Amino acid sequence: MLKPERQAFILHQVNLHNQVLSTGLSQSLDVSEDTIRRDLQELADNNKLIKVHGGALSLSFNDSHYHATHVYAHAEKKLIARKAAALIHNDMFVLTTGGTTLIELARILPPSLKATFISGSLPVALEYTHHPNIEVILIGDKVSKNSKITVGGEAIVKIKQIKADLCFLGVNAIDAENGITDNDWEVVQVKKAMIESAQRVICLTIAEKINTCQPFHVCPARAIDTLITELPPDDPLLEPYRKQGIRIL
Amino acid sequence: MLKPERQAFILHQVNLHNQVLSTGLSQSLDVSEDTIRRDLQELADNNKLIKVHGGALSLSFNDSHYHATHVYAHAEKKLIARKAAALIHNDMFVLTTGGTTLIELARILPPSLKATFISGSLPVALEYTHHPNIEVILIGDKVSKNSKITVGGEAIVKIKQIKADLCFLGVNAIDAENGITDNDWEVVQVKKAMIESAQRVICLTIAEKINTCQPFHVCPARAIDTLITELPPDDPLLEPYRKQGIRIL
DNA sequence: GCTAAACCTGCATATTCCTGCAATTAAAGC
DNA sequence: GCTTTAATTGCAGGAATATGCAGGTTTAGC
Repeated sequence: MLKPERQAFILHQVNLHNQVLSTGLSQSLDVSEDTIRRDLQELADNNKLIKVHGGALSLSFNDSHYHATHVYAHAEKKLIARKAAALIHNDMFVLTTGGTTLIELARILPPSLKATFISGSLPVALEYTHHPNIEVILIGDKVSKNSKITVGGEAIVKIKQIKADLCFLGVNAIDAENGITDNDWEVVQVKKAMIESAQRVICLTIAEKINTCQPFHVCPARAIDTLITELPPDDPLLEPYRKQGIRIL
Repeated sequence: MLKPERQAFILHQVNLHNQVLSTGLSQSLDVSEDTIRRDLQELADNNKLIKVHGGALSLSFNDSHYHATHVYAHAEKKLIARKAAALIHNDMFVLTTGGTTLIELARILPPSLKATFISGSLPVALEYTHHPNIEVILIGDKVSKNSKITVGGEAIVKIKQIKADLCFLGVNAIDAENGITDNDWEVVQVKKAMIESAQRVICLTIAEKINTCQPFHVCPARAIDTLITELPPDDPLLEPYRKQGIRIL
């Protein structure tokens, strides 16, 4: 990785998260901390960020539209994203839905990860493009304005032509009896297709949505392989799902 | 292998992968690193790529695209967008490319406009979704990290199935003799398909790009119907284009 | 104040870059 | 087709850049 690329990545990270740690960057970029320190110093000299003891801060705390509109349960979603990221390995094909949790996942993927991500979500796909070694495939069709994902017959046909290793499913509601449910008919069709096209389905959801229900049925709970929440895996709230043979992380 | 051939290959590589290493090119082209370095230097002098220590980066690499806030020649692009918006009427089907000028156009569309926009550009499509009466169709395929648009065979096939009323083409370089040219081979393929699939082609460009040239050919100047710049229509700079029968706005 | 982490300085090393030059190769002119 | 001319290329040497490491110093948090 060339130096300007590395610095661009650092800048992207600092603008996303408002702060970065030298140690973290050193690990994810696989260079010494001294190099990171020198990069931060250089970027600070050019007024791209503010260098502080231990890392750096973003220049403006209020520039990005993402941070301007506050994300609900941000800390929880970050934690979920971290657990999910650990499941992705090099050369995998990964299907993902949309949603803020998936955006968070896209943001914390290590720059060294070399994989192919397939999604119909505009914001999530845009986030993937910032990673140097990730190939992004966008599913085309009509764009649903609410969810900013593509929906429709074309999209579903395309998804069904794929055989992915993993599918990360951001869910709206999950319940041990009714399984996964959603409130948008068209989005449900897309999710169904994604579940069919992946070897393993991983569900991402904040605990608040567990044991809730929405009008449209996506799939029974046991159709998923793994469930990731911000709770510790042995939390009693998750017990009914473990009983159905779902792996809990 | 002759020098122009070699440089074309380098340019193709850098636009494809965003980045090339001197060592890698030296091996794959079987010439000394000095030769590669001289090539890179020469290409950089002609503004075809950005030379950095150890290799080169594609032109579209700039750390400023992480700061979406500052757009080059913003006032000019707004003016162009206003002229372009006047051409769109209700119930039209409109194909558009990517680029900051097209984002500007998307932003100023009147909320009452009821039309269908088809694009492969992620940022532009996202902008369309903010409009209540606009239907957005996204072209799917591999996402080019440089331009944030989808490129590839699938995308081209889909575009060719469309018959649109208008095509708004954000251009990188236009010249009365060489016509429209661009610096990314894959993007050129998409633009060509869009031109074919539209009844009228409208070119949007800031005056700075007029009478400039890039490595890859898109179409001759007379293949477009309308040219929109921030200049008044009777500016002498535009005279050669008017002579070719292009409508100037 | 104490401690651990982060920092800075200087240095060693490995690349990469540049300059000049000679050898080769392509192109132009006859 | 052959000669002349210009351009291109590779190489040698020294300069510049990038990075990591050792050590002593500063900082932040307790």
